[in-house]
Amino acid sequence: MCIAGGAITGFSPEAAQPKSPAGERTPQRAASRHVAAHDHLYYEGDARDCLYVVESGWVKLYRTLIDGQRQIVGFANKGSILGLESDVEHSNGCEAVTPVSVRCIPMARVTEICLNDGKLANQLLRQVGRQLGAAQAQLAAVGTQSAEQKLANFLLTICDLCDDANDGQFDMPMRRGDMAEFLGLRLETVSRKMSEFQRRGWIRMESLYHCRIVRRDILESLGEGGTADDGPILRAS
Amino acid sequence: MCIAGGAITGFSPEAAQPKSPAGERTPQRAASRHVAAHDHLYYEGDARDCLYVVESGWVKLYRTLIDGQRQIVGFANKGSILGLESDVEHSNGCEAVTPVSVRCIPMARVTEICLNDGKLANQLLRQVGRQLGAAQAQLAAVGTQSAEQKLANFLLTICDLCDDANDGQFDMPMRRGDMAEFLGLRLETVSRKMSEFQRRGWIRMESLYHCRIVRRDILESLGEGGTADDGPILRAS
DNA sequence: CGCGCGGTTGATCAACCTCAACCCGCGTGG
DNA sequence: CCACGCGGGTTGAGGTTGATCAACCGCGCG
Repeated sequence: MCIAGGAITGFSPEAAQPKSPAGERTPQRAASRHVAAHDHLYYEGDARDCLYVVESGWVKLYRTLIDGQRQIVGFANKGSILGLESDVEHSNGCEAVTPVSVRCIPMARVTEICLNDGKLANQLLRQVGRQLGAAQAQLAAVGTQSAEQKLANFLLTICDLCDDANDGQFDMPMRRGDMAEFLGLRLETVSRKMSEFQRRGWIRMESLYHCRIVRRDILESLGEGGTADDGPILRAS
Repeated sequence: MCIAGGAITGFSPEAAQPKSPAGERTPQRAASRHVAAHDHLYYEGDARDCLYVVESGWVKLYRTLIDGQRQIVGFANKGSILGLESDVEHSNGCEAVTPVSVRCIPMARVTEICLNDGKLANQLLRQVGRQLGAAQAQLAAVGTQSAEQKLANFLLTICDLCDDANDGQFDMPMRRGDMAEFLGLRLETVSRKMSEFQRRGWIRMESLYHCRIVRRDILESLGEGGTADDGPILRAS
């Protein structure tokens, strides 16, 4: 789902001189940074002078194509490392979906890690590997699945990723448009399908950003491409 | 385009005991392996006991979804490293498109590299990063572009990747179906669009698997989302 | 010769997009 | 206080793209 889990440990706060990467919000001393919801952590094309480890909150990573279309290539929360896909410039933009705090790791320190701390380097390599796998999985989903399948799988993934409240209820902090850009759909389509899922009783939206999965079984079969056997449409229009 | 270029150097033939990973074609002594076109290098779910570096030929990497649909997540040729996205099992299948030769690097050696050779570890990390970036780019393409854009960009990318014959002619060893599975289309759609490109004079198929780009400018503008100004349709039906 | 594989082409159809109206909650300013 | 606008979401009508189903072609091969 391109929603890479898998925390990485070992980047202790020590070391990592602030280094103040060009502008805005110089970190205190422990190279940590907070950004408000809908603010950018960095833009496409910005110099990549450090990697970030998400400590709390959700961010979205996206690309803008030449014609202005956008694709969200991943959401990330606690434990994810940001910036590994880039070389000297960030090839993704990164925007906070919720309030977010991240730890900065100057690139100099990263190469230093590779040179000296093999254990950590190996761990880092596995993290990128996981991200690559996640990206490929999402590619497969976007390339082959129907709107219904995409949405069903998306809801299930987000649900499973929110370790809090695990009885099928969860916060889904992204907007409809974000989901659409992630799934390769239009926001109207997402909205329609969400409504449909709810009408049929598969899910229940307690609020716009809080969802409860009622019929996980059906969503799962739907996500796998099975037909949902056209369960009853509650209060059919 | 998920067609990761960027050769990696430094994996010299020495070391790397054959180790003969379960069955078929035990490599000579220098941990090198040859596979015929349309044979598999490995399948989804196979144990990942080594990484491979492509020495010559083209392979395709794909995933199969639960409902049997397939998505090609990347093509790879000379210099690419295969298997980095996986953990203990290969999460992609890998099939030779043309005859292929690869060099095997036992996983033990990979971790050893991380522990001892920081220089190489760093290089490895960058390779995965590139692959991740490529996967994200492809995700963006599949998620947002029209069939026409996808195909135009695809042709251009393949062309640029074939360092041989660089005057717009190139071998395109994959089948129509492969392109379709890569671009998130159906093979009929690919076929139709290819025919259309040719009718309009943008490209010329010398043979089924050899293409010459005639109007690179138009393909480029098309790929960026611009309309091709509806150039003349040669021999309109 | 017949068959199978890969590709092309045509007709039809449905999924999804597009455009547009509308709703609701909220913050702002008169 | 209310009017207003705005952002985000929902819903509807209609159009287009690309999928589906099916026929057909050319070629290589047993």
